[in-house]
Amino acid sequence: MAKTDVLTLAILGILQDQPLHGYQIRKLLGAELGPFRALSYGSLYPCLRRMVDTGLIETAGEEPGAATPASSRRARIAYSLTEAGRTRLTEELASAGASSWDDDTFDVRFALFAHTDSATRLRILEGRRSRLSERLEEVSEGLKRMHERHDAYTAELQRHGLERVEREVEWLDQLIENERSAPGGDNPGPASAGH
Amino acid sequence: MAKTDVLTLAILGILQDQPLHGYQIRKLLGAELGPFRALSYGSLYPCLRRMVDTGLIETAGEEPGAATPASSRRARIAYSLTEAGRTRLTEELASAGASSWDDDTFDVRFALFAHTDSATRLRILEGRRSRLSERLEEVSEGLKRMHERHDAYTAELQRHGLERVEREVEWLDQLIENERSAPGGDNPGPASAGH
DNA sequence: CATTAGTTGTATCGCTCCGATACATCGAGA
DNA sequence: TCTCGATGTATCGGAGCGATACAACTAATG
Repeated sequence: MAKTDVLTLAILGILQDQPLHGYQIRKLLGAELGPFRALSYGSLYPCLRRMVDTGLIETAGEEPGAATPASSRRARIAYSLTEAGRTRLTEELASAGASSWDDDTFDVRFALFAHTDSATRLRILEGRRSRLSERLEEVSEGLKRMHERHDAYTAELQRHGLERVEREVEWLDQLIENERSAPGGDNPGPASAGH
Repeated sequence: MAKTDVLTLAILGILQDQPLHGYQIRKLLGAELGPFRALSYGSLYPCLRRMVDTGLIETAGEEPGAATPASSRRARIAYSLTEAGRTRLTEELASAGASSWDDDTFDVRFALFAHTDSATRLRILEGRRSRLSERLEEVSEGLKRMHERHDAYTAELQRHGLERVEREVEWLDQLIENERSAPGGDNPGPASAGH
């Protein structure tokens, strides 16, 4: 099975509901994933081309001299999933590969949870959790050793990073608990975890 | 004034105390900035070469056939700041350019706070804070609009992202407050902000 | 004593990504 | 009308990353 990078996966995901233009893809993806992880045209268009080349998506360009005779409409290219693309997405959604809990992949996988079955959701959440646990230990140990080599600001940076990871683990615990108690539920959990 | 990218700044910072090998730079930088922001050799060595070319650092290679005659010691290259490099670092530390509060730059700038004067520290912290405030508003508004287009998981992702930013703002507020009350202090603040 | 495994160490290749930029059309409001 | 902002496609140069190769020192394990 050919491997699918994050961007490709995200595009497959957003195209499954409706065909979109490049511009719309960028905008929608930006809205879904937040202002973090901006997606630039410099990566979007090459990726779209790659996907067309490998047959995952196809273009449905609006031909210039069509309905209205005199209007030379601007080139607008709508991308839609091919059968192969839909298959690939399904495969990818069902298989929670180890990379699913990587920092940059997890967000996209999570955004696609509505299209993922409960067992896979759970596996991904737990994988991510254990990944963060490792990091937690790693950082705390580094922090302990840091007391020897002074510099309060560097230590504070580590401390804050540690806290951030701890928060994310708590968040995951909430989600996991809810997933276990309501495997079929559409809702990710109690409306608010903290605050 | 030539612009200095993040990686260059980080290397300047870590070399100011003692000369180091490429390997040690990577390791130390990794320890200071945490397991996030890994630094790969694929970017480190090219950057070191760039810095040598522009005269910011210089190499002090240990010559092979030196002290012990028969031992052909392995090539080990120690990098140290030149006068130009030290000047550049000082300039950069004094001027809190607008890019100082970018996501990927702020960490490095913060790690160098021990070598930064209080006024600049404050300006950077406040710049970062206002940057995050903008983002806060941006995300909250996106979240409000998100209720119209269902998908609980996508919304939850945004909600969690929002919370993370809120946390960071609180953290910054702590640091700013402390910086104001003790401008000369070595300590970033009360040992623990939350928990 | 020999083999193995892990750490220190330098370096490159291919690919992807990003920021900036260019160009063009359309709708709304000054 | 004229301008501004949104929509839309596209590329270029540079920088980053992951993987990988090579090499020597060092500790433990058999």
